[in-house]
Amino acid sequence: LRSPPGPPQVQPIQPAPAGVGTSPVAKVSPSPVPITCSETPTVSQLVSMPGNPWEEGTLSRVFGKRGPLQVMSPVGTGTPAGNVTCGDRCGDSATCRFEKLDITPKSAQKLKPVLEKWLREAEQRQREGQQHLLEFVGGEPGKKRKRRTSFTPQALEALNAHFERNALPTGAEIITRIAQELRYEREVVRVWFCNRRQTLKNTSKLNVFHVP
Amino acid sequence: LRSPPGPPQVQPIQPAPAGVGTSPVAKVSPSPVPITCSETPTVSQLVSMPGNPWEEGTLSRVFGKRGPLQVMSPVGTGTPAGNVTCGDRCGDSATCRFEKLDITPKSAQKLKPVLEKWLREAEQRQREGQQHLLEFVGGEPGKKRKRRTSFTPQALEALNAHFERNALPTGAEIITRIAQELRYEREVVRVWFCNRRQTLKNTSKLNVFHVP
DNA sequence: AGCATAAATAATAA
DNA sequence: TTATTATTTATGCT
Repeated sequence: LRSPPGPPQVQPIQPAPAGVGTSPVAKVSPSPVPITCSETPTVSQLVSMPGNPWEEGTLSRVFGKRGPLQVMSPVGTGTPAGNVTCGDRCGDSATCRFEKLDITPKSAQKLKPVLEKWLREAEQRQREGQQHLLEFVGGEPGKKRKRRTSFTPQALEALNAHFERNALPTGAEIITRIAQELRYEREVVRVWFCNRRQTLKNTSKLNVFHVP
Repeated sequence: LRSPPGPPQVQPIQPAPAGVGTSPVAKVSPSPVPITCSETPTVSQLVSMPGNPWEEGTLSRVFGKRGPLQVMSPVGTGTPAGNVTCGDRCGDSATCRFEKLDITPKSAQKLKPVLEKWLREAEQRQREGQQHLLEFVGGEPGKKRKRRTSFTPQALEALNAHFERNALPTGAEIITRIAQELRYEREVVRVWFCNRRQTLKNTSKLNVFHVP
């Protein structure tokens, strides 16, 4: 979000220009838009709209239909991108995607109540004449997604070797042994086998089809 | 599939114009295209292409890359769209998606052998000079997998709350009540509890084989 | 700026 | 129930 020249209050979150990984939230809005006065729907308007589109589409789709969406965001705090967090989102690229609103319908759905809460409180503060709005920090901190593990080439080689011998290591026992051998968590190994079978199936040439 | 006016043979299935829900297949082909003579690849050509794109992308992606695909479809039978079925695909929206070729890679994969079979037989018939080609009806009609339901965050919150109080709601009664409360199918709720217990077990470190 | 694939989870099978 | 599959989500990497 860019910073406005005037006395900053709130600023719309807009899709980031396709530029580099700079956070739009960290920027100063050029023209501050009061929450209650805008051409494009505010979050509250949008949210209270019948047949709420948040249920079905991504924010980007909403954008496409309705023009820039006025998702209010605190301004003047100079909040760095890193402080804009939502639920279990973490990591640079995730944050970047969030800020570009390049998110899936599911994410939009998860996001919705968070934004609503934020908006309610922000409007409240504005009514009270407060200058500093809330930071936008959403989601319950509790449930973080497991960090994507990266297997070493050696481990992958070993896993594939195991897989070739037996693509379906039955039960906890065998998987546990492999996990111990490779020093990875059992669950991680289990999931690896699942995914391996999956991709194999998806790419397999089982459809031996040749036109004569 | 509707019948064309001219001496019908085959007509290409093309992506629907972005308009209303009319089936493109249902339209009258202005110039019937013989199976063996076309500018765009036929199914057999496509299928025998090196690095067969059917394995990786949706048909729509194929379209995007290659222009209209000549997937031959019987004409002159007056077959309504509802009779164009493939595997578990049925129902208006599914048919519509199918005809628009707005299908997933998985579906394309399933579709492939069916189309291939159809094409083989159609070509055979044409060689024999038959006018009436086959209807395109594929797949086993029986088994359709339930659509994956997506719980709203609110529902999930409620479910988790219930789960925390009682992870094993005995019998149909309690589950039914929860289902009614949350406006989801009873079966869906039951399965949710099953899976919840399961993942809890999977992620728990109380593994017999492992020292935490 | 996409891809490959790890992780999450709904559905099904055994 | 437990095991596994099918589908979706999302992240680490270039």
